[in-house]
Amino acid sequence: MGEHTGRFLIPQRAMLKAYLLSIIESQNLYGLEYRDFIRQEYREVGYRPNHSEIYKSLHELMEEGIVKQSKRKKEGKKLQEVVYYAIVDKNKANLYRKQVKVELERCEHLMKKAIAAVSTK
Amino acid sequence: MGEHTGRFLIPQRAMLKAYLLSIIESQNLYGLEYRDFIRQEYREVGYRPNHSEIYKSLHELMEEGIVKQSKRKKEGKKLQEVVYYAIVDKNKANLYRKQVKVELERCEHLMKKAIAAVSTK
DNA sequence: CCATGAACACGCTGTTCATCG
DNA sequence: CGATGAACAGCGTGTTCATGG
Repeated sequence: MGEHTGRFLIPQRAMLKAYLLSIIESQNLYGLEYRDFIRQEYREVGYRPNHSEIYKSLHELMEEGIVKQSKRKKEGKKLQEVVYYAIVDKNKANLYRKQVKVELERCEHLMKKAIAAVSTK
Repeated sequence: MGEHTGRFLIPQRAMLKAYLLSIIESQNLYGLEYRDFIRQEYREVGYRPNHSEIYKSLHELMEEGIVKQSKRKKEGKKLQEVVYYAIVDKNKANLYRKQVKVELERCEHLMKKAIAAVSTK
């Protein structure tokens, strides 16, 4: 990930990729369902990613050899092709999640400091 | 500030502007000194803003009528012109800081959720 | 060389457009 | 119309350039 010093906050894409990895491990969803799931989960913090970011995140994870497009099958009732994903390199996946976590913690720390600095006494 | 729903994280500029306001209140610094001060304060979280962002933040605060360029004077030993700032509208300043604080807290919340989601069990 | 600005360039991300069932 | 994907456009920000003490 981009470790070029001085960066302010983590790019959305990195967070999404790591998050998608954890979702892929626990649920079987396809593209737009990931988007809706995340929107639902983060509704309270007003975060609503769009479909492009989801797709681009998934594509990058694929290019990096971390996931693969698994079942290009049709859904039960609608006869529509959808793309599911599965993890192909668990080690890479966990490593990436760990790296992003470190970066997220840095951001949390930065936010805490900023909140204190900005607060009027 | 930009409250268009769906935003991921706060823009650097907003955080800087609010932070600069609190610095201006407590210390007498000029442009590059703000930069160095912030770099020092945030060294532990690896945040190193560049001079352009500082200047642009200061200029915006000026255009918004929150601060003014006060003492365009020379420093003690070096005979160099520097630009100091002072708050001209304390109400606007505090309002802005409060708004940014709310947004920073939202980001902190988001980071917490993301850290939990990304963590491998 | 330090300080202030402005101009420029690039990367990230949101919006649109295209294709296919 | 739902789903996937790519192309396009705008904005935020980092890098460079310009001017002046």
